[in-house]
Amino acid sequence: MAAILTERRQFILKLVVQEFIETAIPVASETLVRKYKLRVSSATVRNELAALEDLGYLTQLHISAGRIPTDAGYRFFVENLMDRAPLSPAEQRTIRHQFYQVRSELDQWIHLAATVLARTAQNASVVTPPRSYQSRFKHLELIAIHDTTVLLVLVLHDGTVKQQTLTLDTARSQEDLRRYSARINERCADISTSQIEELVMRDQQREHPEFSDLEQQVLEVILRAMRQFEDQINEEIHSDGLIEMLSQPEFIPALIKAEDAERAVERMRCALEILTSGRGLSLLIPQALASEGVQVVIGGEHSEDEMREYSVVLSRYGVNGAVAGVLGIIGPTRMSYPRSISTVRYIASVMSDLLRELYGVEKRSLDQD
Amino acid sequence: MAAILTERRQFILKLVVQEFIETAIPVASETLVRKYKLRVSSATVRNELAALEDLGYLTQLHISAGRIPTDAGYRFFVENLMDRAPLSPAEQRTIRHQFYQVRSELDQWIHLAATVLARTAQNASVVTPPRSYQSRFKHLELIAIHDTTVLLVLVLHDGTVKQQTLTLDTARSQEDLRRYSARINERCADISTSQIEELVMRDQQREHPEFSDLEQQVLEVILRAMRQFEDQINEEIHSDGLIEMLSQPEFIPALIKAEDAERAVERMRCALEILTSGRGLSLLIPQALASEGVQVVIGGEHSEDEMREYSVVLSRYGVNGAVAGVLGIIGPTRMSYPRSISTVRYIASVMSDLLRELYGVEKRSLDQD
DNA sequence: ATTAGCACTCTCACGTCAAGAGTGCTAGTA
DNA sequence: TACTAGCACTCTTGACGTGAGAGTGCTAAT
Repeated sequence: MAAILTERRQFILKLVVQEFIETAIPVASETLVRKYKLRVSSATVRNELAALEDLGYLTQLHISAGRIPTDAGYRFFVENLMDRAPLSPAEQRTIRHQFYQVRSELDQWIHLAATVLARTAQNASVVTPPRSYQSRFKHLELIAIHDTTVLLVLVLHDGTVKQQTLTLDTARSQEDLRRYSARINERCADISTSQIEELVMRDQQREHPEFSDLEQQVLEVILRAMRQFEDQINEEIHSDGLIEMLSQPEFIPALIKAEDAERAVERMRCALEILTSGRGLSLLIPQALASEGVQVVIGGEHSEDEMREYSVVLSRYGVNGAVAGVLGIIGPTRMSYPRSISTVRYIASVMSDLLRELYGVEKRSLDQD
Repeated sequence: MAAILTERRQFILKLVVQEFIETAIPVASETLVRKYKLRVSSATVRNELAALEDLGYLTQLHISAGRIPTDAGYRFFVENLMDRAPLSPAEQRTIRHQFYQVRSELDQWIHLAATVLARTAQNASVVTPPRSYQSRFKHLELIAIHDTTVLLVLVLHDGTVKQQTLTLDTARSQEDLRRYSARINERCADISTSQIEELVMRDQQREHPEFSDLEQQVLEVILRAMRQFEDQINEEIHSDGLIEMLSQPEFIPALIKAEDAERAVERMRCALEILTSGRGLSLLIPQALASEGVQVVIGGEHSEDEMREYSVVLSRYGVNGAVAGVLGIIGPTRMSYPRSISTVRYIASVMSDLLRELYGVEKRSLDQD
């Protein structure tokens, strides 16, 4: 039996993957014939299944169990076999409506995106906030709290707000602070970290520096905050829907009798670890940020070993040349790839449209596929 | 055998609670005699245990198992029997050092507090940000993003920063926006929500209102944000250390053979639910905010039924008359109350000192007990 | 190429059984 | 009266065995 991937074998592979994604039960030859009304006998299907196993697309947990897809099987399914599964118009409407309701609260967007992703795909979600690839100074505000303590509020070009406290050598009035911030705001309007650096440097070398000691102190804090920001850019991962993921049969011992219940507990702990530590994800974010379209990483394809049982579906979102972030789904390798991909694609497009609106670029169509 | 709580019975109760907290194994009469070198036989201890069971302080899972404390047992232990367990000087030093490092980054404080609480008490932690009981306007900034889109940054008296976007009818220059915000900042400096409300009302009733349409629109947004803030004040719960809690034996089937492994899974899911939904906690927060000292709620004492297996140790922190928040530990009823209480008390005092420093009140001693 | 038939393997649920842990009770002692 | 030794009793736990059922792989026939 030569191991050739015939048309029929591809069809059977597709059925096996779909069936397993749906039921989480290893699929048997008999089941396929019955459920999909195949015109051949179960014995024939068995031969084909054996061939698909030889080809590395299927495997079985033990000799008298049905087949489950390997990572390669899922991969082939995603690339070649999968049917598109666009969100229903009703779902699209609901989602758009939810985003419409919080459109003016910038910091709610990520929360909402994470929640909606998780609920729609029934798995955990990850979202990074929209950031410009290079932070530019937008605005500074100095607010006297008391005596020598000052609250410094820094607004960056992409809308990020950062707050710090600052202790001065001598007390200054709010009026003084206003003057300082006004000058810095004027000098630094819309310039990048490195340009501020240069500005400070040049000024210090003059005989009569333009900036006072206090202003230099403030600029130093700003620079540090901005640099810190650029370093952190990929690490700020917001996540939601752990519960949704843990409601998948993989984590419910009663539904997955084939194994020890302790495995399920261990798996839950591992999932929690992945989502809170961010290891294994932080590697994928920059990659997704640099790519177009939806990225899928399946099980063993991950570089991190603890991700071996999980797949990730990611997409970039944002406005070209202005800001960009990443959002996606993480779940067991047996996740519904069609649905996850559609969900990620749709929500990325909604977020992008919102951002385009905010940044004044013309709106694209929201309707999917 | 009259059910009287003699001195000796109290002592034995204390031993049982300590032993069970330490090992998570139901404690047997024999074990007590051996481990604590009691001068009486196991039979005598058995009689005392039976009496303590009659009194409602102990129970057993099944007839041939050791005793475990009831909620009432834990309660009596916490109120009357428990030894103090202050954090070691080394631990105190480490914690102070960690807070010192992020002292200027206000938004890091809560994160750090949650992390440190969780790691020190080996359970999950909850922290609400420090808020003043009534929000007062501090500062407004309007930043032109493009055309008619404006970013509104609102700073409240307690250092909270809130950002919103705003769409105007007609485009305004940044200079215009500066003038508007300057006037509002001047008029509204340091006043409360209701005072702003009044101000706006009075102004609208004049023949020639002082505030322009745009300014009124902005004030409306500010008011809404501030009101929303006051409503949310108890719901903004930050949490950490779920992993620490799930490392407790209660959640590890291998260590708690007495039950089905599926129970452990169900319990993990419930714990996750509690921490993410915030139900059952949100009731306790205002209560803790209104009390002095450390509050302990044990198992069935909770009003929420899903909290029956968990205990919570909470304390208020903050500066009297200025800002206050709540922090605490949540874990299985078999948590180390002495350690949790010390940890909560210590971190509350560190946070309070930090805030006092920020608000310019003299510092109290940091050392515990 | 397909299929009917069958032996084979492995899981799963159930029952049994013996060992062990811990108790409660009784009777006896200081 | 307070304590204790001893023992019967209960219940868990783990090991083992067994039979039913699921699903496969192979062979021989079409």
